[in-house]
Amino acid sequence: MGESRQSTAISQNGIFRWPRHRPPVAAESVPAIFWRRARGGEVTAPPYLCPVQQLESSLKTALQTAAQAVFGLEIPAASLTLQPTRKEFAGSFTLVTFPLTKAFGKGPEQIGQALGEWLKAHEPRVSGYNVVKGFLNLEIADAEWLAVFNQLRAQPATAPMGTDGGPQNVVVEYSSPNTNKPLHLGHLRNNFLGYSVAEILKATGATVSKVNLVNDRGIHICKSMLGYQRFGHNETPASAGIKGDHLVGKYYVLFEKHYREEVKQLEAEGVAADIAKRQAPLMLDAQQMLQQWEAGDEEVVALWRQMNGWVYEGHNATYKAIGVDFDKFYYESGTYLLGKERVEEGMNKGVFFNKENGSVWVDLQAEGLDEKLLLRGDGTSVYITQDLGTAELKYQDFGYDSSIYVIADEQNYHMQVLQATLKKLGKPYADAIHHLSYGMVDLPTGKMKTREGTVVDADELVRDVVAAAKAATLEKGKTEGLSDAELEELYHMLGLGALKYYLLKVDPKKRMLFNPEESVSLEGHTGPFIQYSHARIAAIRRKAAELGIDETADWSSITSLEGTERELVQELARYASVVAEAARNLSPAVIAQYAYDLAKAYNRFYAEVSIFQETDVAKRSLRVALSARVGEQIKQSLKLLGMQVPERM
RNA sequence: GGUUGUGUAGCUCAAUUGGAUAGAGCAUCUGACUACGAAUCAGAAGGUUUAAGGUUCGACUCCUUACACGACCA
Repeated sequence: MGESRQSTAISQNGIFRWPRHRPPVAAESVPAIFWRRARGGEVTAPPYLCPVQQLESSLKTALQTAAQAVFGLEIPAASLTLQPTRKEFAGSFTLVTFPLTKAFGKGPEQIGQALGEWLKAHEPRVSGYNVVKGFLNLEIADAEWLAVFNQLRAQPATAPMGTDGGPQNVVVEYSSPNTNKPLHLGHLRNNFLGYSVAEILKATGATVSKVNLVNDRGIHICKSMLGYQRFGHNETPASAGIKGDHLVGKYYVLFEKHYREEVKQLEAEGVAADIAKRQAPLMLDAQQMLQQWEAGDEEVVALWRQMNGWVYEGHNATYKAIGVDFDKFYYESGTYLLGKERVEEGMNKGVFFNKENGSVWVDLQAEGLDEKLLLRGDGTSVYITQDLGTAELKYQDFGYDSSIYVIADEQNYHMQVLQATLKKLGKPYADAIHHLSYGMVDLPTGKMKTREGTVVDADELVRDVVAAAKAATLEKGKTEGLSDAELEELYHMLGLGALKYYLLKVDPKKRMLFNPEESVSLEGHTGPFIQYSHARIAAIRRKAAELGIDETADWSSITSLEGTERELVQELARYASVVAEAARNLSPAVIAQYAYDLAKAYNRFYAEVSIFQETDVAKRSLRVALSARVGEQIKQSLKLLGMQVPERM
């Protein structure tokens, strides 16, 4: 089995036919970028331009002036994009001059030379330039970088970055488990993504609500209930000594096992496979139980309550352990009736239609999709029925301008159907729906499958990574003076950091491979690498405080920076644009990469320059201040990923 | 059959959204702890970006076709 929120609608009419003709998908399908659509393209001015953005925009103005002065021409806005200069060349910003050759009637080098020369002479921030082919590299005076760092420090690392045309009131739905089994690896990617995306959007200044839609009803829930009824002997989590969700999951597996035996038996008796699957006694009983549940049968509902209660207890313990939370829970059992009302609404509006057996459908062929079942002939709901209700309920509760669904990419089609159906209903929030579609997690052995026992259990995995972190810390940690409780907290922080970083560093939309050995690794491109850098910085700050070094000393005597210092300032300064990019793309991976780059730049700096051996007071002070700021931004970046940082490790 | 996603070093992932000599980590090899923390740093080696065309000053990125793997539509 894959994710939760797995479609439970397996066979809807039993007869399958390929559509005869399918119109092409409408041209303006899904925009690649998440921002813009949420607010209809309306752009609000960001509350604050970060120092590099200011520097960049003044350089652009200067470039325009230069072009006027030298060529008497304007640089078209599209060609006036500065990009960071590649490491192997001198300079900080690069203008690509190839696009200007036609309009200016000169060669790319010639244009670069002329503009560079003019800037060097007239623009004090530009200390030098070089031209390589069609690339004009502008060197920025170190005094300017110091000024940038000073401005940066005036803002706390936690200050909101501005929504800049993005949504301002967002609901993020994530996790959304089934209540018939414990959470697994797939849920972890989902949970970490959902939590992190919410944090990233908050960092832009948006109001974000995290919600969890619990899939607590349906045939799969009845399966675990039936399994328990038959084979459970009134066992409880307490009597069995296992977590509630694992207990319930055990009976779900047991049901499947006996069910498959029944099917095999029937097939041996000569019954066709698909009929055997439908006619096996256990399946019939499960379906009967579902009907009893919908009819409100007291005994069934009581069992449902009890078992779901166990699962919630178990899931909540897992949520707590992995550090995710929710502002609101929705339950499918509480929204599917509302969904049926939406179906009725669509019938009244004439946008849905009946088939002979009384089932309700929507025709989405004009949207490039199929006809889609919304309600079965017997009036029971299908998976999408409750989604219609939940969307409405969420809108009533939050009045969002963007509603994000964190769901695996196997449900891309389903989400398109949902959005198209809501549009047919004329819902104002239909356009605000955004599916954050992420790839599934594969194992070295292939796809996770419940039936084949290849599922990686979330609780077990957390235990393993924490154990690995503990072993490493015992071996090489510097944890003198920490209490036992603090040590446990540290192991947990590091183990979970490794796991979260491992799952979040990959572009969400890509399918990823989970390698158990790499996931507990603490070296190289990992969470603990970054956490280690923070612990190092913490040690520097402790020592600086002991020595009474003033971080705010006068740096005006400093005229030049070391290469690694300049690199650090530049790295620090791009933070705001990194957060914006992560928000635009709904991609924690962007933050993860940044945090790694920053830590890497710091470690280089740390190895190359000495802080406390430095005799120049101003320089020593600057280095401590740089360290402190890096520490704060590492902390803040990792917070956006749901990770914490240690003071020592 | 259709729709859709993916394909980059031995492996796992990047590439500022069309820019320079495609970058990191792991694994392999070499060097750096009597210096502020070696969970670190410096270096070597590793590439026909699945293939073939096309678009242009320039293509991992866009277009066409093919191939491989996955997901979905019943």
